[in-house]
Amino acid sequence: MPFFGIHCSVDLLRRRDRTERTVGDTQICAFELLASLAGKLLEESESSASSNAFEGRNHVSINKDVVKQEIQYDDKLLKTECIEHVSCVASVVDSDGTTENNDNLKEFKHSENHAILERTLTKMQPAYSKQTNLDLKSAIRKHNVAYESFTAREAKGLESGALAIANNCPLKDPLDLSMTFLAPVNSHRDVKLCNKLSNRFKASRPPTHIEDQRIRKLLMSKYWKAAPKLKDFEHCRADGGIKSLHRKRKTCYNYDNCQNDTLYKRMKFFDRNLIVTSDEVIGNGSVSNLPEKHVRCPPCLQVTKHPTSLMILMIIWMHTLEPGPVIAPPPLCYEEPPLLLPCGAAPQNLTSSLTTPVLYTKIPDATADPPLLTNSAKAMDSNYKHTSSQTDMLTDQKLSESRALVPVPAMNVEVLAVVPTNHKIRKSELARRRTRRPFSVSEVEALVRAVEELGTGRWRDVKLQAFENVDHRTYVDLKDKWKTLVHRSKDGESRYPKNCWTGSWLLMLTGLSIKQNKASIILEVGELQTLKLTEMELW
DNA sequence: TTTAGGG
DNA sequence: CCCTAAA
Repeated sequence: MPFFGIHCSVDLLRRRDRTERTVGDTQICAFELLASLAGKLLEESESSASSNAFEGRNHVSINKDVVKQEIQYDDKLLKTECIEHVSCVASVVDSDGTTENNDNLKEFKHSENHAILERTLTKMQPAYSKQTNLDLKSAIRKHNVAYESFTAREAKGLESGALAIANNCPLKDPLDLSMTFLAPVNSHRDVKLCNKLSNRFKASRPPTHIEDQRIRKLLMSKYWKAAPKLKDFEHCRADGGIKSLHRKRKTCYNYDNCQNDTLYKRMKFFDRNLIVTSDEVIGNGSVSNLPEKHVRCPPCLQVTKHPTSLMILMIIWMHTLEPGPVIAPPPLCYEEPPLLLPCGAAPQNLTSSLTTPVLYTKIPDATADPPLLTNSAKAMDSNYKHTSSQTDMLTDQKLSESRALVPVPAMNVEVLAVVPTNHKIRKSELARRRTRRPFSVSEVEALVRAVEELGTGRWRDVKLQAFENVDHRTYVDLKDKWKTLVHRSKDGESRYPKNCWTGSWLLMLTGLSIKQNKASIILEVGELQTLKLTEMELW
């Protein structure tokens, strides 16, 4: 199942635009905007873009899955162009949302948009001339459709993105910008096979030749190519995706499916409710009776400056967890420690701790200062150590010297005092698998930031940068966590890519990032139905 | 040891 | 998380 890069998509869009208009106006609008975006990028990059992208439409079937276009802008141009691109992206998202009977939820007062725009530009004043701001403003207004229909979140994403650009510095999290638009949109027409587009993390990395190679390699690797496997694809088509998805999930979660199936369902449930274009909403035929909580960000999101979509995912995942019954602590002394915790015990302990507001407020670094990655991880690490099971304490002698940032009940000290230094226990502890210690939000955040900065494949560096003093997180753990995060985002109801359908074709805007004066856009085109050679030749 | 990937 | 091949 071939996927086509930006060149192809531009071609497709333009040709379709000329030849047929069988889809709705809204979709046309979306495509036109997207085409203009892609075309603009294409035109500007044609002179310099590497030729390893598309060379001819006859070669589509053997080309790479994804072509990443990266265009170098000079400072000023970037400021204008990026805003334009953002507007474009937003418009695509919104237009599609409109077709999903979503007008009510999408309504965000023009005046508010305007206020945000003005505020953004005002904040940019110190850094740039009025003329620059005027350019920006006109650029944004050029895409008035998008501008007018921004949601609050989208507009704020634009604001933060524009500010970052204005300050001539890389976005704290470049993905924030794109994901701000992309994340909250889902579609009942989503197809699981599209979920392989997890390369958003790659999008923010410095675009070098080596990086391209790495990206390409990754895209060809198992992570990214899961969906296009013909077999899976056929399952998708035959069973509406259920079979394939189930099998994938089963594979991914075979280890701890006793919990994760439940977690997955909960996450899915929450997701369906949070995302306003979900099946459920549409199925009800009305959005007016949607409880407010369904469209409100979890309160925990308010404590971070730039929650990445991944963070959001994890937060949603944990707060959607029911606290569950309080598990009585085991006896302080026993001859043999339990070999296994009750299923879900440790995670529930942890997550119920995380949902306790007082714990959040007592972890300053984890909430107020995300850039202090190691400290964040440390804080959560300490937090974890004081809220985890006693079985865990038995195995972790370093607990006594833990860097506590939360008040430690005196009992814990006593507990430690009575921990028997029984070699037999130690041995059995070593023999069994480690206690499962779910990653906290801060840890995930630290991991994501580190990987964004260092890239995958450098887990030792990731460990040293973000988890140096977190002894129980090995670089293998981090690698594994990243793997699960990628899988989760892939299987997790496809919340990232915004897909547009037209006829039997599927256009996916999978990423937009701006970092270090370079803009990257990733588009993919893949077939929704069986690709016919004749269709392909028409291009 | 570190990376990568299956279990 | 575990295990291990491969680098």
